[in-house]
Amino acid sequence: MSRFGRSGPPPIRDTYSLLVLNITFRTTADDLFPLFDKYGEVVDIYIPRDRRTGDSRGFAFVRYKYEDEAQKAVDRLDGRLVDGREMMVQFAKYGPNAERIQKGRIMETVPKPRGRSRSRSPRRGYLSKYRDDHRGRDSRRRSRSRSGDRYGRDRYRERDHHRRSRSRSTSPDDYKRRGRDSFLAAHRSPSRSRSRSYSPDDDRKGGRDSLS
DNA sequence: GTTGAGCGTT
Repeated sequence: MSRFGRSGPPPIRDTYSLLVLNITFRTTADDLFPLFDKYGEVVDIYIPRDRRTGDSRGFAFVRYKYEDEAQKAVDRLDGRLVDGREMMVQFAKYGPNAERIQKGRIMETVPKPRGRSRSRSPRRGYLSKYRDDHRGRDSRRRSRSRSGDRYGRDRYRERDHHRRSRSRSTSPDDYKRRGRDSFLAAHRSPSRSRSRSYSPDDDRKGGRDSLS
């Protein structure tokens, strides 16, 4: 999905992608387009969003047509205050500027599928010198900002309302607690005490295709 | 409604 409504991403073989970081979560491609378009020919702008919520992830990809324009945009728009946040513009590892980079690994020569395609012997001999370029991305985690998911809420749901300890009931604290419960039960609005509501949608029978 | 290192889709 692109802002330009094309049926897919434009050919990246002639485009230079820029990675825009540190933008606000509310910034859309429409907001970035006029900024980047002033410094060059913007081919496409794409903002990855969350599959579930559809919310922005806080970064965008801007594709320029020429490298000099992209470089100028990086130099001019890097650190630009957008919506109260300084966005960081840098070259993305995608497109012609990273034509030799795939999956974080530098491909010096194009893979030529010859007759011995079965041989998957990883000859790391000549690749050892390229290890310097391999940055420490292994420890990079996809932990998003919403990494604070704690679903351990209802761990122990033990109710001791039926538990009557004769020897312990003499405690005045117990009387006070029961009195509060009684007060809460009496104060509870009857309209709110609906246990369950039958919904006809719940009785769907044909919808078996669960979209992932 | 919040958050803040990073690298992407029809």
